[in-house]
Amino acid sequence: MLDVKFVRDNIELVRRMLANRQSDLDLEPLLQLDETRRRLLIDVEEKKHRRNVASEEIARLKKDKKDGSSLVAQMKELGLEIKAIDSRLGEVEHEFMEFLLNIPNVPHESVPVGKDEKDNPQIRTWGQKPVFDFEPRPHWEIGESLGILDFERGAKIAGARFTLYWGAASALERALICFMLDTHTRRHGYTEVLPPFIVNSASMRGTGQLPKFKDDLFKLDGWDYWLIPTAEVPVTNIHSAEILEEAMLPLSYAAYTPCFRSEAGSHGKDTRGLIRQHQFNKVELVKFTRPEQSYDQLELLLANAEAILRELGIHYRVILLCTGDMGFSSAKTYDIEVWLPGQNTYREISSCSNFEDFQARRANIRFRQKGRNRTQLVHTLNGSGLAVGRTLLAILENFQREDGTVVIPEVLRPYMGNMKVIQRGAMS
RNA sequence: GGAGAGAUGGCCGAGUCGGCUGAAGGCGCUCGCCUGCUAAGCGAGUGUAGGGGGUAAACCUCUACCGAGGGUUCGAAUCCCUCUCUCUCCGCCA
Repeated sequence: MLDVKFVRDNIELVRRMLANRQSDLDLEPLLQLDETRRRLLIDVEEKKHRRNVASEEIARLKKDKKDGSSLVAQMKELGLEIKAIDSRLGEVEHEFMEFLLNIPNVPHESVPVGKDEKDNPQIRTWGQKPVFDFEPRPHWEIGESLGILDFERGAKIAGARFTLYWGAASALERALICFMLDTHTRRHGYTEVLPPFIVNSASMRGTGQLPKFKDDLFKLDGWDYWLIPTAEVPVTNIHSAEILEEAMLPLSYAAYTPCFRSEAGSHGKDTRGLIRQHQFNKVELVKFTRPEQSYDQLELLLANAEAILRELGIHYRVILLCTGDMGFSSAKTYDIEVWLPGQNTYREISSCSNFEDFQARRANIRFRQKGRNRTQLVHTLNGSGLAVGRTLLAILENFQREDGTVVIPEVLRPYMGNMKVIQRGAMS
C-alpha cells in the first residue's frame, strides 16, 4: 500500500508508474475520496470536540446541583449529527482503503521500464549448460521411468497438477529441504521458523495477496482461512502490528513450507511434469530491514539463494524484472532461472524482491529509531531459497545419464544415506 | 464439545456508585546531575494513529484508541450484546 500523502504529493509520478506497469488504473476517484474523507473528518472532529467540552460542563453543573437539561438536549441532537457523519465517513474510508489497497507498488529507480518478460535484462549467469552425448529427456520421463514420480496416481488421488512422489524422489525432496535450511541457517545466518500453513484474511492483506489476487488462492470453505501460496505470507506477518527495536534489524528468517496455488488463469500451461503444481514445497527467505539498507540486503538475499544452485552445481541465470513484468507488491525483483536441458529452456526457480515499505504499511510493521520520536516503517524483502520441486526436477534433468539413472549432487548425499545415483527401484 | 476465569501503555499492575484517567503505582528505557570505576542515588522525560495549523523540522492544537465490533448515555476502560484470543478443569484426540 502506498502512503496517501505520497500519492497526493507525487500524483504525476504515480500515474507514470502505473503506465510503466501496464496498468490503466485511474487515480482521480482516490483523490476525490481522500478529499471527502478529510472534509468529513474536520467536520466530525470539531463536533466531537464541542461535545467533549459540553460533557465536562454538564458534569460540573450536576456537581453544583444546577440544571443542565437544555445542554443535554443540545448534545443529544449533536450526538445524532455525529453519528450520521461518522457512518458516512466509515463508508468513504472503506472505499478509500479498498482503492489504495489495489494500487501496486512504485518500482525502484533502478528497475528498467519495459512491457513484458522480453524486456527483462539478464544480470549474470553462473556455470554452463551441461553437454550430453545423448538426447536429454524432460524430468517427467526420467521420473516415470525410474518409478519415482507418479503423475497418474497424483491425479487420481487429488486431480490435475498433483503428483505422488515415491522412494528416491521423496527422499531427494526431503534432502533438498534440509540442505537448503541448513545452508541458510548455518552459513547465511538466517533464523529457521516453521509457520502455520493456513492464514487468515488479515495476513493475506498484509503481504498483498488480498484483495486483488483472491482467485489465485485456495480458501477453506466456511472459515476465514486460506492455504498459503508462499511462506512469505505467514513469515512476513510474524511481526505485523509490532514495533521492532532498531538494534534487532535486519531480521532474517528462513522457512520451509508447502505452497498452495489455484493457478487460475494458467489452464493448459505447463501441464506436464512438476513445473506448475497446486501444491509444492519451498524454502523461503524473509528479511525485515531499515529502509536505507534494504537494497544491500536484497543483493545479499539474492546471493544466498544463488548459493544453493552453486552448491548443487547447476547452471542458472539471474534476470531483473522490468516494470511491466513485476509483481504487484514489489519495488524491485530479481528472478533466478535454472537451466533445464530436458526442455531446452530456463525456468524461474527463485524470485527475490524488495517490497520497501509497501507490505510494512499494510501489515503495520514499524521500528523505533534512536533520536527520532516517530516510528518508521521497516522494509520487507523475500525470496525463494529455493522452490524445492523445481530444484528436484532441475537435478533430474541436469544430472541424468544415458541409462536413465540420475547422479545425486555431492552436497545432498549425506542427507540421503550416501546414495550416489538414483536407479530404478532405488529406495522404492 | 461442556464448565469457568481473563484480555489495560515496552513489561508488571491499579482503576471505587459511568464524569478533567491517555490512564495511579512499579519496572524498564532516554537525557541530565552526582560519584576513582561499577553499583546505588537525585532530577526530568518516556504510547500509537489520524486531522488541522506552522517553512517539509521543531512545535502548537484537535480527534480516536484500555482484545475487536456494535449498543445504552450529554458522557463508557468502567454498564449491555456479539465475536476473537488466552488460561484452568472435564471430555475427545495426532
